[in-house]
Amino acid sequence: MTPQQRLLFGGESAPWEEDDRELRSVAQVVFSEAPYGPYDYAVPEPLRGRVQAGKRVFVPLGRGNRRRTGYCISVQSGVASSRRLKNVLKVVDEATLWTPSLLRLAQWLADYYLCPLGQVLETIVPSGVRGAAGTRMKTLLSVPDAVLARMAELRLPPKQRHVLEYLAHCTDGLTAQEIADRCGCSVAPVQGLFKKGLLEATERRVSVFVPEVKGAAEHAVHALTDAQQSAVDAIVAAIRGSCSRSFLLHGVTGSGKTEVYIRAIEEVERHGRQAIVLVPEISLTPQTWQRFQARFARVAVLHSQLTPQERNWHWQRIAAGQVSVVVGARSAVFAPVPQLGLIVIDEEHDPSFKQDTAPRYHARTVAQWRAQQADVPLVLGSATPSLETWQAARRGVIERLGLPRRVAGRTLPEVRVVDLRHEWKGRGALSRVLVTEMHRALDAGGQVILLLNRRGFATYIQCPLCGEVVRCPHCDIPLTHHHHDATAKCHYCDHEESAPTACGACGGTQIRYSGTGTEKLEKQLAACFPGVSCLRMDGDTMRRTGAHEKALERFRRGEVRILLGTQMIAKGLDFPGVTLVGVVNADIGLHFPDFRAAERTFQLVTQVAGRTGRGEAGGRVVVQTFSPDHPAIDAAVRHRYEWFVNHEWESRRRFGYPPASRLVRLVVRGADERATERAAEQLAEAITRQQQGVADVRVVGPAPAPFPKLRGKFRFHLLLLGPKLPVLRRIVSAVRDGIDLGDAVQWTIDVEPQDML
DNA sequence: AGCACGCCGACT
DNA sequence: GTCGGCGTGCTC
Repeated sequence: MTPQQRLLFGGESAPWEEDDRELRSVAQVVFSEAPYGPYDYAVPEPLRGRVQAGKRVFVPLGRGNRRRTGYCISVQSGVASSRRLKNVLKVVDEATLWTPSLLRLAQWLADYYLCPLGQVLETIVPSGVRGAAGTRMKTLLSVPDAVLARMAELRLPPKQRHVLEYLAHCTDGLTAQEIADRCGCSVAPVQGLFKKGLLEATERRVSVFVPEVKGAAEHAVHALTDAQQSAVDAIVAAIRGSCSRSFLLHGVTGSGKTEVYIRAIEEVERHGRQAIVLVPEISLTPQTWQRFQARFARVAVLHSQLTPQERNWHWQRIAAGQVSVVVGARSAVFAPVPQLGLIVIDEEHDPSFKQDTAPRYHARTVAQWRAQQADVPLVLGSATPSLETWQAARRGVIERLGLPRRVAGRTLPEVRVVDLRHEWKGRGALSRVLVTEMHRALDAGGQVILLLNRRGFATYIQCPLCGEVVRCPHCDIPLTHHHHDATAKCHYCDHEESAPTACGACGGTQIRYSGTGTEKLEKQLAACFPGVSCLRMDGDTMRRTGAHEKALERFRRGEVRILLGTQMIAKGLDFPGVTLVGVVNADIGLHFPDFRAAERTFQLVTQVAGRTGRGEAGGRVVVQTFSPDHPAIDAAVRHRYEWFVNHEWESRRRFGYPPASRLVRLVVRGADERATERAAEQLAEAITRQQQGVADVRVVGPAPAPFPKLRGKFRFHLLLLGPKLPVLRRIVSAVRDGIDLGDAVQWTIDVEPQDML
């Protein structure tokens, strides 16, 4: 019986059928691997009450009754049914891991992103929490009340007497060893008391994790600007009115968005509720969360670098209502706060808010749903809002709060464009203009940030005799040369080989390493600015945990004068000493075969430009480009956000791309190119058949994906576009349930993909 | 995903 | 007759 049918018949069976049916308790269970379920299991008498929605259970599955851990998503007691059901074997969790509201969230996510519920549940409660990392089962001893009452009458040896007296004053139970340590004796007297029945033992899971205590940085509190004040007023009004309004806090770089979040969260805290603050993974630096730590006594931090123990410790504190602010990356949107009061998403446009494995959720979309369910406001902050958010603001779905000026009367930096087509070689990748500006900034005591969005030394390796380019055997993408370890690496998989000395095709020995990555730029800087301390930040140098933190600290202290790096230096950094930002090549990424390429480039250039001019000394920006007239670059250089989004919207509308329409992408992968293509065609036929009679749905493809081969797998994709997402989802979900593409290929569904590579 | 069932051809 | 090939379908 479906839940709908159960509702229809009120869960009762007709009286004449009652006889051969028994009343029992039925648990609905899902799995994280196929078959996903849900399946019904009977709850045997001894487990009544302990089997609950939101706990894990151990159940038999299949003809062989293989034992599997499943997730109980609901329990119905007193169900009359004659269907044969297997029994739940065991309850894994004492306490529920998923609250009813998290279960509702999970079900919604599973439906929205067409992902099995079991996988969603595992995403919402991380494995460290499920495995209770950092805790142990311990036997705790305490004095029973009955013993407490007749303690004076007891005749005991002196050590046992001492232990008992000590324990009588303890509020919590202790382990035998702890008691022995505190009473300065061995465990023998404790055992003696226990044998006499004077102590009672309880099994309890206790934390053995000791959190590292971190000092919070001092942070000066400034008076709000008028614009900040009205933004705070609007958000606070929504908090007080328990209103699920969404706000776009559209503030230029350096306009004090964080201070607005903090004031809003202070209001949330006054109501005894909790706030969730999401920031891009990359900008979740100590600098970011220390700022919250300085202003709030009870902050939890969640990010990918945490150990399972740390994660569990924070999670438990959050669930217990012991923190008022959760600062974290994408997955913190699932933080189990007991009384949600506000969600903030800083740098709302950032692509890291979309998860690229199942469930392929976007934290912004999840946050919108959660905020609405809880009747609390959502604040999306950005200097360069995504087209999605901008469009929602234009339609009035989101209220726009503008911070058009920087704080403390500072102005946006002046941007100078260097047209690389005419103004070429100064020193390597640096034009003469940029070198001159760098000298000027450094001579005046300023610091410099250089953005080059490519790691490695040389971006391609070519034989000048036959033209052969060294490519990845698994991805067919040109390999990048890494000088420090003399390797050629693929940036799309983990393939690595030693840098060739001779051409693999013709044997020529004049191999040319061309194109500039951060590693080569670092060398050029050392030659060009001898004696000036320079630091490179990219995926290669920042691999170790804490490296990021240390590097930024050195830059902050002024030990480092030039900071160069990939996009990880473009986001959120706030260093008043920076007076010059150089964009070494603004075109990287601009010609990516993705409909968001222009938007990404606009955001990156605007964001990095915003890293300068944050102090008294002002700031300048130099942007080097081969396409100074490209709308994304021209608009970023002139600080013309409105113009850019209007222009970009026109093009999305013309080509029918998001947010002008909704998009679902299907990707078919397989080791055999022909078989993969055939499977993709088969999928396309099924989609087209399913789509018959549905207006307003456009099917594009199948076509090779923009990166047609990755990690040894050929990739074909298929796009479904249309004005209504539920319609697209319905088509895909029907096809998914009725198709078998065989085991030579795998296929994935990406609802509202963030990129199409 | 795993595992049984079933409906074909090659063997003791 | 029956052993085993793997195609098909089910798992509460």
